Amino acid sequence: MTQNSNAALFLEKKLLGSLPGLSIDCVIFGYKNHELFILLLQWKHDNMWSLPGGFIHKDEDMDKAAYRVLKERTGLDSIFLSQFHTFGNRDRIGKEHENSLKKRQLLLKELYKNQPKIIEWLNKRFITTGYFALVDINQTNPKPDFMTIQCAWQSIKSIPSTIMDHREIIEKALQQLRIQLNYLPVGLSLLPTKFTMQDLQKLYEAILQKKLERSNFQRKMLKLDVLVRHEKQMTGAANKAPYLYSFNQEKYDLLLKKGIGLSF
Amino acid sequence: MTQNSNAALFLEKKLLGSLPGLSIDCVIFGYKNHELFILLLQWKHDNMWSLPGGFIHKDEDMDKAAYRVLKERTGLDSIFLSQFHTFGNRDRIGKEHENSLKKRQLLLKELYKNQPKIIEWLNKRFITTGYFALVDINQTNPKPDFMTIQCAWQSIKSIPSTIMDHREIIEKALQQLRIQLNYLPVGLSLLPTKFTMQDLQKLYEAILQKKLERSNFQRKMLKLDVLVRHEKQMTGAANKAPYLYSFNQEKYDLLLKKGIGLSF
DNA sequence: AATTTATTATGTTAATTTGACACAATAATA
DNA sequence: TATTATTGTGTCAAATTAACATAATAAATT
Repeated sequence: MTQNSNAALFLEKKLLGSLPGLSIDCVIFGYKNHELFILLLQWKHDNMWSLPGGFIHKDEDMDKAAYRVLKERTGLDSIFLSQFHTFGNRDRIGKEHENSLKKRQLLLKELYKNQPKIIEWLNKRFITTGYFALVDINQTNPKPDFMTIQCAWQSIKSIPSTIMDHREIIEKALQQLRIQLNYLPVGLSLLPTKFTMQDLQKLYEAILQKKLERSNFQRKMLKLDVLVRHEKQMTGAANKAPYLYSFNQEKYDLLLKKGIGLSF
Repeated sequence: MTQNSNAALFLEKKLLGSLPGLSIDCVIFGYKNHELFILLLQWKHDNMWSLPGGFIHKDEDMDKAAYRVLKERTGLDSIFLSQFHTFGNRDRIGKEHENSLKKRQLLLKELYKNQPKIIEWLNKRFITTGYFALVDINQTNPKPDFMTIQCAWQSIKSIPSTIMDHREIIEKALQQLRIQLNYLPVGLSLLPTKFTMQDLQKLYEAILQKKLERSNFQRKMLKLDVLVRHEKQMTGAANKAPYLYSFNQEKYDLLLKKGIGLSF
């Protein structure tokens, strides 16, 4: 129980110093093996999965809070992060299975039985603002905290059961990622510094969820004049080795400001 | 003072029944004389202008609240409305000139001197979610309420002094309008049912803030296969009269779903 | 009634972009 | 040395674009 008491103490300070009724949830995108992944947490009380989230301190900018939450979960700062939607449906908590909702409420009552303020704080209706992050999956080392069993990258093709409306939040993030594609640094943020043209193409295919023609994709990308070609990469495969590329960050940033203008 | 008391009573019920620390602000776009306009309110206490805004009832979906606010101000329902950003900077209230902030606080204290709960409620830090609306300016009949002197359409080329960070909110709305242009029903929602090709072109020019070539614009628009041509319109001017067009709504909606895909 | 004026509808053309496919180059394997 | 899979580059017809040209026309002017 000591561990629980410590945890309770920690949470009390954190919660009562935050804005009530408001939270932040992060959809953290990574890219590996030509697939898009999202970083999710699995909770102790019911094994359900959730987005890494948190609260806004009373004297903290909301965007800063999002960066802090992200840092707490991935250890990374200076990540690309962008707000995409705020979810304010009255019944958004009710989209969860009743079973796990009850379990969590019991857990909370047990944990805070002598702290009605916290119980009250947590039982409120919450409105949450969604941010999406674009990270180089190899640079992350996510770790679970005391409320969660594990913290794992899940393919967007097989998202496990989530709490509340987190599934919906993920879908909206994906949709916004597609709509804003020409204004987001997906290439620079999701790929390692050096990458092949195939990596870049498969990334676009994963986001747009459609196949693109190889040679035409290469032509379009090179004409943007933001890629730098490096030495070839010997893959070990029985075929011609591909060149490596990286972004000229200045040119890329300039291009993003007015929109890449690609249409597929 | 009776009027003020009634107003205070009305507000008390409204405020204490709403979620604390959260508000909604609407950037209502209209289009007239080939220019974009925004509907703004001018306040009694300091003559500053603000976006029409409101609060979320405790049992109300946030999107519903936005529709309600809009209805209260314009009398219109079934308007195109879309959330675009949530503003959560710690000092967003501080962006206003200190002078008018003090004036408003004095006004509130006078109005609610026996209602500390309301004073407390209103003095909180607020986070606001911005929605933009696209309306046919001719269908609206905006009226000020008891807190405001007037309610007027202002050209985006000359926005008057606003309270708090409302100027910033307007800029962000315009930016999002541009980025999402290919996914928004700007033509259908901002124009009257029947319009000329010039109307449509000037609308795009107002949003994109650049000139477009007339004959090429016409060709691109017609090829989308969403416009219906009607009889000609005799303008009274000494020149050839233009055709009128309207949207085939079904086709237009279908097109919007996957994005119009126009690039200028 | 003929002429002028401003604006619209439509046409033309060269340059550019696109989609679809072809083919040679090449790193490892058989 | 031949085979294999994948890459870099080329080709080419079709589509699209930007820029400009021309004809149509509603009202005003003469």
